[in-house]
Amino acid sequence: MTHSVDYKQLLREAGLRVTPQRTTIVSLLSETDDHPNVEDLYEKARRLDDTVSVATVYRTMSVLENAGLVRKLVLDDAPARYEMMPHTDHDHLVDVDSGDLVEIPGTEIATLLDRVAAEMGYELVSHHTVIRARKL
Amino acid sequence: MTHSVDYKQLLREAGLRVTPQRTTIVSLLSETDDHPNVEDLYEKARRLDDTVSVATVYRTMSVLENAGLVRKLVLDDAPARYEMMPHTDHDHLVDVDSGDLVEIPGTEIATLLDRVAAEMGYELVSHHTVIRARKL
DNA sequence: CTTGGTGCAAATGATTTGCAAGCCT
DNA sequence: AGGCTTGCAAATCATTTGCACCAAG
Repeated sequence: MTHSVDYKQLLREAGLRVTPQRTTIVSLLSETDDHPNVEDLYEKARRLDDTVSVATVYRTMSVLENAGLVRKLVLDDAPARYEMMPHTDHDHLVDVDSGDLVEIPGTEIATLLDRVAAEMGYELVSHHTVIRARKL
Repeated sequence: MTHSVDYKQLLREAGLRVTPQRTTIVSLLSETDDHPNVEDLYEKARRLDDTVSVATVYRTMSVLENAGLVRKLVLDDAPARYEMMPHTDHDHLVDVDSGDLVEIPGTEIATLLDRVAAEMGYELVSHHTVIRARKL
């Protein structure tokens, strides 16, 4: 049942209008384990539907982010990258040699940060950790 | 002995040329506990030396960052902010209501991340955690 | 039908760069 | 002297927006 209908439902359930462009973009983002930027998405989308414009990709990402369906990753310089909102909380590790972006699973970090925020008199809303590292 | 000479020495010891513009910028950045962006620095610098240009502020920040004297903070959207390279390792907390940027002291987070990276087969090079939170 | 979405191109905002002139070492 | 640094303005890059048209509910 991995079918385009799934993505349409995803949009519908989020209270968003279902358009072919949005469906295409959501399906691309759902089916990759990369963390593509707008240009990546635009090029891939273009191959499936040559009417898609960059402006729409930008607008769609913004709409999806506000709806809580995707997460925007802003790493130093470089254009923003995106991932479908993870159901399992995770952070990121950048391989400084290859530039690869790897996900760090687990709630260990979140648990610590929760406590750290509390100790500073704050309630944690969200967090993001980026580790730059090199393969051993 | 908090004197402009200190900042000149800082530059000299880093192997950089000492210019009035750089001295001004380093002193401004050293004496604030804000995390100013280029525009902030440009305006402040202007008041002390009206020959400073934005281009120079950008170029200086880049040079200082490469020399390891300052840290560049890229938070979602919004222009990059800067701080003198901290001798004590710390992360950041953004107050989602006020926009304030607070430093999170301590090595607790670093220790955990070191271990996490190792468990994934990586050697940690650097890390940065940003917590978005709300006052309790 | 009516509201919201889209493509296109122009506009914006942040940062970078080419060039001629000036300053640091 | 000779190379690095600067100011200025133009250029570049990522992202946003105005507008006329089209499509989803």
